[in-house]
Amino acid sequence: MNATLPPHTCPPSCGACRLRKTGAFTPVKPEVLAFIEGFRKDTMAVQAGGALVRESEPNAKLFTLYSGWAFRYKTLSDGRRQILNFLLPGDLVGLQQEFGEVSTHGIEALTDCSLCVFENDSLWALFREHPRLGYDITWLAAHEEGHLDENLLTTGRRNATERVAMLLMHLYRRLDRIGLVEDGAVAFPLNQQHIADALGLSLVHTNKTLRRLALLGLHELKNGRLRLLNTRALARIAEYYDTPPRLMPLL
Amino acid sequence: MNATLPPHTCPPSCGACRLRKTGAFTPVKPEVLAFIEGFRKDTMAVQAGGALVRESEPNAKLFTLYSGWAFRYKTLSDGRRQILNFLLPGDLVGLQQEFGEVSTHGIEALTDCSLCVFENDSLWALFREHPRLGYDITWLAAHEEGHLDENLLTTGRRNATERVAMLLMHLYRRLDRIGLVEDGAVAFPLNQQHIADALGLSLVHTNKTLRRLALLGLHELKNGRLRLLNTRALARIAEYYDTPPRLMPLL
DNA sequence: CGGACATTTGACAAGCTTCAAGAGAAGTGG
DNA sequence: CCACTTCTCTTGAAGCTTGTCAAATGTCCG
Repeated sequence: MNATLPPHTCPPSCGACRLRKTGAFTPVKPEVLAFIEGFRKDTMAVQAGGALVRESEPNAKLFTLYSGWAFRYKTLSDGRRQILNFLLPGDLVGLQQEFGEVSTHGIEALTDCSLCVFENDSLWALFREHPRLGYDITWLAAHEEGHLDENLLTTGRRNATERVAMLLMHLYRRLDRIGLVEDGAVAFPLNQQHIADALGLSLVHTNKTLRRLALLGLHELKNGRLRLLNTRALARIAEYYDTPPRLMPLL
Repeated sequence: MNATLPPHTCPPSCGACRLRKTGAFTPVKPEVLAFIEGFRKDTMAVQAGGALVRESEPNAKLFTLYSGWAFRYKTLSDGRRQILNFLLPGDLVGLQQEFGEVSTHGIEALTDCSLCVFENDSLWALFREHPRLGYDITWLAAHEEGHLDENLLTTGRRNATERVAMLLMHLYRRLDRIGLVEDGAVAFPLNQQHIADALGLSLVHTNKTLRRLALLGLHELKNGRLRLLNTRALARIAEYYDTPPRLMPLL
């Protein structure tokens, strides 16, 4: 039966986790892996466009995105939407909700997604029984905060060209880390409305900016795949200084 | 000798902590308080305008802001600056740095500040010995992330008027929680450049927007104090939905 | 082929930034 | 106590980046 599963669903055992084989995550001892597998209460699949968390949902689940893309967002009453950050495989999601945070944000699947869902109420037990994992979770929270800092600088102080360059560089690098670059290109499921909403720009202006960068030969975006053709120029425009890859915890 | 200390320096014992008497923070048992006091390695004072953390500092300290205001910021090479968030008494600061995050951000004192400084390397020990405090720290990280989400929505999708209304409301509410409202007004040490940098606006446009809101009778800002004169209108403009006050952990 | 949706372009409007300069306020030194 | 400097706030004017409106083109799919 296993042979009939879609290629990217969560494996039944964490020992078979594709992500742990990428070398992007900190290795864990077998007993810790077993604990994590016990902490995982379910796996789940969500179709592209579906909601992982609804914007007003009070007690959402905690989960790790195993495959696919998603994004966190907030909206204003008249429909203006801001994408807060993109979620890629390996990201732990829902900490804020878990902690009863008021800040309502929704999470939507950008592609078909597979998730490892964790027990709603046992986070505290995890901290008690495996402080190391608790520490790791805090690390992840701090790391995501770093992404938000960068996004805030982008929407607050960069112009349209710099914003687009930043987005392309940032996503490409993150995908590279987890082994999703193939033949110098990555799957890129965002449409221009997503990019606009992430960067705080209008759709039309996003299109024109994207077009300009492509004409300058800085990137190529077709058939749902992104290729960076002039990384140096993009990095200079965005003032994107590469962060030395470091291992991240994975739950 | 104690009598000569400035009124807002950190007391020698956490038992005398002003913040814990505000009712804004979760009460802790005496033994936990003793542990926290042991975890605290030093106290520190920084003058207004001084740097709590320099923007490129590799291994900054972890600390709690005891009194005064500060702000986290990032800058681009040509000087454009984005203020990421404001730090008020009770805020735990430096988690990102502690975790060796690359994201360089500076922290600057807006007023004279007093800090409780924690041991640089013992955060892991804290998680191991007092998982509950580890859990609390994660809560704080998630909470700060909620503020960043809100700021991102603000700079990305709100117009100038909405941004200013948001800032005034948000800061006022936070100050109210920790008992810093006096006679319906709060100390407000930001100048217009700070507001502009926090909201992603130019100084001039910030001034004009602020002026317009004041003329409409929504707020009053003089002698370094802020008074909200029409909270309902400000809340409506900003779409600021009050979050029921909840107790926060305090280290 | 028709319908739904994403991308692309042009034209125009508007919000915001930049430039410039004056008015207050606050601190400094003679 | 008063010039002098410095900093912040304020205001007007002009220009540019970005947003809005409208419509054509392309693409996918039933």
